[in-house]
Amino acid sequence: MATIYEVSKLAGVSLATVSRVVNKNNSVSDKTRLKVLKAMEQLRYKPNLVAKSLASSRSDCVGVLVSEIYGSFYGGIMSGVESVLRKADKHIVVTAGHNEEQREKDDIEFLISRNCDALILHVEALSDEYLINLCQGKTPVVILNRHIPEVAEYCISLDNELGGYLATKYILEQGHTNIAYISGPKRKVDALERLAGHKRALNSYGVNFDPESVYEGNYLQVGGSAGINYFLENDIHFTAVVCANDEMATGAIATARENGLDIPRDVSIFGFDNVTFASYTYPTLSTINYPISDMGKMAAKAVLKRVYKQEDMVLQNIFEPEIVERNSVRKIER
Amino acid sequence: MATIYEVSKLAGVSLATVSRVVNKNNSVSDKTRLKVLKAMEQLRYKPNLVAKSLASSRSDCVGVLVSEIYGSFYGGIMSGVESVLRKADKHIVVTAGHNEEQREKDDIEFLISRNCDALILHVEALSDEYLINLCQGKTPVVILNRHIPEVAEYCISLDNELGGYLATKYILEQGHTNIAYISGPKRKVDALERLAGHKRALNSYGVNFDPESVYEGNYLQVGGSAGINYFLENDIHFTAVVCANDEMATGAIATARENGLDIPRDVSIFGFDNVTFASYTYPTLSTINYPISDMGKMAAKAVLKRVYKQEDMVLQNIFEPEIVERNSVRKIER
DNA sequence: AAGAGCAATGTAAGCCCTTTCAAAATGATT
DNA sequence: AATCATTTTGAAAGGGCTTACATTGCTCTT
Repeated sequence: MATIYEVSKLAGVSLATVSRVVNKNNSVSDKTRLKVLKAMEQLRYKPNLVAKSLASSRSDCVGVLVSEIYGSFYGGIMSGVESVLRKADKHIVVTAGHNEEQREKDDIEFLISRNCDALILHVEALSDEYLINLCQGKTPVVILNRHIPEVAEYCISLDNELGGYLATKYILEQGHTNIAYISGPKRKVDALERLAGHKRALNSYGVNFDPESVYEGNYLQVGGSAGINYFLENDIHFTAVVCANDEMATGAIATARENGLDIPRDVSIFGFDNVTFASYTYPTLSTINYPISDMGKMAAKAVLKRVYKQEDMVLQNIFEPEIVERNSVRKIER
Repeated sequence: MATIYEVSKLAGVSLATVSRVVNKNNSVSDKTRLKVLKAMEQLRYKPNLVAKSLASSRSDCVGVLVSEIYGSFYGGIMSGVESVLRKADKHIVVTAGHNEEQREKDDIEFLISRNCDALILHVEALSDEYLINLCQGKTPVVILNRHIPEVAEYCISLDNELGGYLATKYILEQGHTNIAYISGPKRKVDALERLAGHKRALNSYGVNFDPESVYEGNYLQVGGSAGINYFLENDIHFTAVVCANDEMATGAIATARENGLDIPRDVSIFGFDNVTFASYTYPTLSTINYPISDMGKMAAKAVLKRVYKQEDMVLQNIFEPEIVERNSVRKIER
């Protein structure tokens, strides 16, 4: 690989001049620029980005830390981020923390020590405190999917409570009053928030909330199945089941059907997240849209604004969920 | 950030010695090692990986170029690669080429100039010639999902023809003889291979192949819909439709149903790829498993062997597809 | 006790760029 | 033609690390 030095020699100019040409610094005369460009071409010169990064302590790379690489949720984050950064000629370095505290820490250190210009984090195991502290550091940080008041300006999150509210409100407006709820694990903040929204909706429509008709699932398909089984075994009366995510909703659909219930005739099912396969299920799943890809894009925009000084970016820290109507809910006429 | 220099000063040793300790080079006495470790801890020293990479022209990073970041296919590649490399303490740098030749080239150059120790590529726009040439270069390359005879040892691919064969063979063995086929775009090699397998199966079972009952789709859901409509409008007789991928299969299922056909009673549908949502459809989709994640893992293993000298890796260049039986195919008794 | 052999450590020259500051060239102005 | 302002260029000092080679200090022979 040709180095900048060889280019400078061939072009008969100094290193500094070549560097200026490469970096489109305009205080180079056209004549010299041409000479240099020719030499670059001739030698097929490609700047060594590592050396560049060391010398300039910038890298044109943004570190992205997600819990998993697989799945439409994380895929949405990554591709959202990438699509925006790409247009600004920035690249991403991806790592997966797998919800393990040590790993998430290691990954952050890795990304920082690789001179990433900024970090976009989707982490679950790290404490608020750690993140607040991290935000004080030299490397700018954007925190996805988490709302930490002390560093709210760097957080991009969904209003989960509102989502939970909208979901149940929608079901109520379709005439249902016996509404079961399959929640996410209660140690997860978003699960609690969604459940809180559910309760608020019931309350504001004057429907009594019965703790018995809430099942704590695990956000996986089997959780939805287990939920349905639990409701049936315990003779909980329901015409609709609101699930805290789509995955569980598909489990619920399958298990309800296995028990001879038609969806949506006998039971309406409602999801949350609007993952890709929500439109592949049968019946297609009504759900709450989680604009995760947009949120990823927003995270990238925040970086462009803060780090790369693209001032024209308009930022939004809290996203609002929306109803997606499909075919898994029946309207009860009265 | 503390540098190696400060550590060396605090520990009262030379730069070289600190470097040795950091890199677990064992020709350092226990006494000195301890001193150094203490100093490192005290200063919270984290090696600057960029400088390290520049000096050593290694990076412990593998570049991964995929067509898209989103989707279970690419997600499978990335997470497969990551999970294996992670265990060897290697990281990945991901870029998306979006099937554009220039972009794929740019990305490869980017990854190389960032000192990636190896590249794992899933590219579609680049020519065989370019890739063959790339393989001669200094940076080791693994090519996913493509079989190029000249550099076969660096390619990891699926036997698509066999997949196409198995799919149709399975349908034939269920007693179907009127089998329509919704193909992928014929400019794509894998689409042609799968179709070839289909033909071979028909042939070996003595069933006549009728070009009329092949529809060229686009690998998207709408392609499947269009295929069904085409067959119906042209009075093509079929009791089963083999689709060249799952996405089109779901479109086919939906459109067949809209036309009053029950799946699998009236029409059997068979897919290809075994994407995540294949088990979420109704009926659940019988298909061919595409072990893309395993192939990603294999690519990573190839890198571990070639680049990081983990000799114990057993490599496999060609993967075999397998039938996944679910509920979208009816057995015809005679 | 002197030398061989080896392990532990240090010295210093890179790796390939950027960037500051000073010097040189150019052009404008009188 | 002399002066000054301005643009263009170059020299050189890093950026933080690795590593070949040299040196030091041991232990072990004989």
